[in-house]
Amino acid sequence: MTLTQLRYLVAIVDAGLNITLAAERVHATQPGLSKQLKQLEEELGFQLFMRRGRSLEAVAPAGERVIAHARRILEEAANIRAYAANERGEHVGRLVLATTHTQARHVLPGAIASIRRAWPRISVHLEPVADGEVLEQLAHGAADLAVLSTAGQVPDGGLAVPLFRWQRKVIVPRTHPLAGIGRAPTLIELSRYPLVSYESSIRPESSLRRAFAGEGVEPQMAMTARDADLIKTYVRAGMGVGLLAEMALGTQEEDLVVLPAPAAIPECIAWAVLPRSRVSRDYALELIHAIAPQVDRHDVRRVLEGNAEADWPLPPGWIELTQTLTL
Amino acid sequence: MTLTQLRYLVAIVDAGLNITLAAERVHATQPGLSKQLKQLEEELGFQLFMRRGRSLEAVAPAGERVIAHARRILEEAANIRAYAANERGEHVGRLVLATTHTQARHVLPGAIASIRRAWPRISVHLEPVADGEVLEQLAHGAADLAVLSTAGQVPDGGLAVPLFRWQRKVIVPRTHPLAGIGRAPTLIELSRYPLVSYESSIRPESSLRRAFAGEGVEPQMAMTARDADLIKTYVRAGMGVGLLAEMALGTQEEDLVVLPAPAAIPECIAWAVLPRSRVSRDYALELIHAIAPQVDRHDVRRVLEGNAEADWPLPPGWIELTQTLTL
DNA sequence: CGCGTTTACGTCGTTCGTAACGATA
DNA sequence: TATCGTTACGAACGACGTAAACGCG
Repeated sequence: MTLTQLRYLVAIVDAGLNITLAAERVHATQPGLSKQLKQLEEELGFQLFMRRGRSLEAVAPAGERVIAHARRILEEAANIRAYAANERGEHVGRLVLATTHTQARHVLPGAIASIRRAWPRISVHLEPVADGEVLEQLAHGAADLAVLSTAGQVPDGGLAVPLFRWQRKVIVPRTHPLAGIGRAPTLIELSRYPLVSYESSIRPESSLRRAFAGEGVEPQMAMTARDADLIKTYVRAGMGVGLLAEMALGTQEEDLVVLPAPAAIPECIAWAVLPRSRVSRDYALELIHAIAPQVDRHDVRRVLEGNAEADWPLPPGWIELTQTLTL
Repeated sequence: MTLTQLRYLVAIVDAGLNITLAAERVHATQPGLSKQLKQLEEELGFQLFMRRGRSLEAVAPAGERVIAHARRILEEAANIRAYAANERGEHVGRLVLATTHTQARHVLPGAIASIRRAWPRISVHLEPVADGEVLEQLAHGAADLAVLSTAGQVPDGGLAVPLFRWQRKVIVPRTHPLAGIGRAPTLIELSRYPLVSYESSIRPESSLRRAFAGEGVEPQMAMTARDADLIKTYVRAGMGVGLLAEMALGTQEEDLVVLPAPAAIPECIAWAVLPRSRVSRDYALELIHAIAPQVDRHDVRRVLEGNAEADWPLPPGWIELTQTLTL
């Protein structure tokens, strides 16, 4: 049993039992993988796959268990390599981010640019993902870092670091009845108009729906999207009242009126979530710092390594944060 | 990075940084280990050990972290091998038991004999250990299975399987004032005599001390030992009143009078504890079954693999158990 | 007949053990 | 001088890639 054999094994599984494809992905030849797999099966004393003819048909039940252990081994091997890369200040690498559209579009660009200035040789990859699946990407190992928002509760699935607090805003066209009220509309008032908001607000457990439900009214969702720009576009087109994150508002949206959201709609917190079972590269922690300067990389590292308790200060609001950054 | 390199690395650490000794233990030559270590350090890009001259003086801080990951990798590799050995019905292996003296001397012999009949080619090793350290042996990886008793609370550090319930017994010489009372003495009565009991009963958190404390009296411990035979010997010598596990009593102890223990002294439960993070060999589970026939190997396996909840029946008392066994 | 796997074979790299050397207490 | 680690070298093994054969749809 060698690390190579285990790496080939999971590559074959991840390639859908296509050895040729797996061979390409691990930069080796197909007969090489075939042979190593055979040797591994020989050493273990049983088949890891069920075969029909010469091709792999399915993973054998016994194979599933072996593969699970093999994945943990490879993860730990990757951890050693990541740790070593940090230790020697390695400046080349890859950072896969799982995040929502609003963060990717309005929050991360500055931070990512800043990271790339400090680490020109890392490549950042944004994994496009639906709001609810961000944490799955992280758990699944597809991403190194997740950035997402909640209405207060701490996301699980890793170490959650609070970045900043933010509010929702109401936007309407200048011609809209709410345009002139000069204050936050109430939930009751909002419930009279069709709303345009994020896809995630359609879910029954969303803080938005709960806020409306608390007032005994039902919001009419005219349209939902993941994309704040789409929401603005449809609000401009008169489809309804927009309800979106303050980060998504430019300094001037001259044809739109921006109002505060009703007080009953709770504040949100943006979080960075780091996988606990994997060693993060330094630049991943530095990206967190680039988004929210009050977070220190070394504190995060200490918590990740279990040498300190997570004890984050109340993060700044988005407005304060951007003011800090521009100073 | 190879599994061999990692194996050598932890062997060197476990040999106290003596490469020559480590080489013997892994059945390889000293230059081989030296070279592999060097290659590993080269690949990682930093020293794993601090050196003075040519000899290893200490593990470098960075080394500690790498070693921790390496141990997990090797553990998982061992898990794969153990799983494979089970899968192909491998009948050769080793079983290291961490247990207390009473279990080793009075409970396990029959079970171990039975296991060795079914698996003649496994070698069972009893790791002699103080009562309180049984679980440490398991956690530390020095043992495959722990057998110990508690006064009710479930031991942690692994999957605890209840084996049987047992009572303490009071023994006195025929000439002792308590010899003729024909009933269980009270705690008050016991507190008037010097006691001879297990080492573990001297600890403040022991159920025995708590029972006495509940009655407002302090036991006088004349002598403690790990060994029930020693306790009996000293009771015979008139050193005091013996208090020991019923398993330790032979069918006839003609020169001793056996009395029930006071009702306030709680019943104990004997447990088998299996490491959760390691794959146990089938014969380890079968040994549990050999001690306590009501435990089925496959149920234990299902719980270990997370496919079932632990839901053990109230285990039989020691007397019932031995009757079952002799039937 | 194409796709994917296995088998065969030659080459190259690596590991391993033996032996000699070096440093340290 | 004994102990322990490193370096040097040769032999053997193993991994890998190329090329060809085999089955299956």
